Amino acid sequence: MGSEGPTGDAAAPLAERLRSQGLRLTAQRQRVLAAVEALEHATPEAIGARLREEAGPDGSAPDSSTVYRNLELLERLGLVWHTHLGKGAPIYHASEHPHLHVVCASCGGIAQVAPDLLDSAAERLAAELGFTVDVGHVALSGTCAACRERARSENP
Amino acid sequence: MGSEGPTGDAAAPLAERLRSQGLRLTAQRQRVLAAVEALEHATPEAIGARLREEAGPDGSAPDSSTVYRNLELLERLGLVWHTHLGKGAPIYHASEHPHLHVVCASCGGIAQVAPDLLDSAAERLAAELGFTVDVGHVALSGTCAACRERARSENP
DNA sequence: CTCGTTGCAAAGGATTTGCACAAGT
DNA sequence: ACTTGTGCAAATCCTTTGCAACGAG
Repeated sequence: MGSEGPTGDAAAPLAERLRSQGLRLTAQRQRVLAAVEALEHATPEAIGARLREEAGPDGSAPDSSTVYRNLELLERLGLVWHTHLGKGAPIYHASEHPHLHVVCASCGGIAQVAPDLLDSAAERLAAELGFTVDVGHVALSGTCAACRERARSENP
Repeated sequence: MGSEGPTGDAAAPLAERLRSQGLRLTAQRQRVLAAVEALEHATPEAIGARLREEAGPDGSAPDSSTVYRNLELLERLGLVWHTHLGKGAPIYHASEHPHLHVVCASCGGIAQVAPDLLDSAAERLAAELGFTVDVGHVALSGTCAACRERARSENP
């Protein structure tokens, strides 16, 4: 079958995307991308921390400014996405398709949901307001089952 | 008719809610609440700015730390709500019912939508994950009609 | 060799916090 | 009077920026 199927997109090497824009492939960029993929949802800080761990006591990890710059770049290249979950902590993820995230306000837990959850809402907004929803940046907040359960038992 | 109808909730004076918790009614609290009501959606900074304007060159406005502390308090009292629109900028609003906000990522414009927009999505999440969506904190981001139009003409 | 990249350090903006004084009740 | 609330200033947190040295193509 085709060597350029739809799934090949995100799997395509970082190198090619960089090349096509006259940008350079550096070890730092590969490491940042790898970290985003490894940690499913991570803040820039968490990514920095991870890189520091990986590097070990002797090796050197990318500077935090480099992490920020590269996250921005990787997003422009379409290799990662970021979402705001609430209070100042964007999380980055590397899935191939835009996800929809739900966050528990109590425990901070994150779950991913199929993006079609909002299809009907998106259609209504498009029809009524001409507003195009960017599903990838949406995070719904609320309470997860576990926390709801706990709240109930503590607050009878 | 009952003197404690469901609509009387948000209209109930700030004073009573404070009293019932042993808290005090201060000029600052009244001003902060008034500002949130006046500015439909405002960041803590905008609220502070507004209070400074209102005070005029001679009068004194509440300190920003007081604004933050009181916004938090008013939210605990159920008189205001806050929503995160994306990058670190919480907005406060004082409507009686939770609203749903949509934000344009280009122009920053905010529109309010009826909360029932997400009813079906909320039901699905409840059924499938046991997750309770807090509609009041949800902000959908995307592109408004005007910005979409502009983007089209600039990028043919 | 040339120009994009990185690290370091310093600048910034937005909240938060500790405290002594001022103000509600 | 007693206790909560406020202003002020310092402390944080997270992110961005300027610049000289470094390294990929």
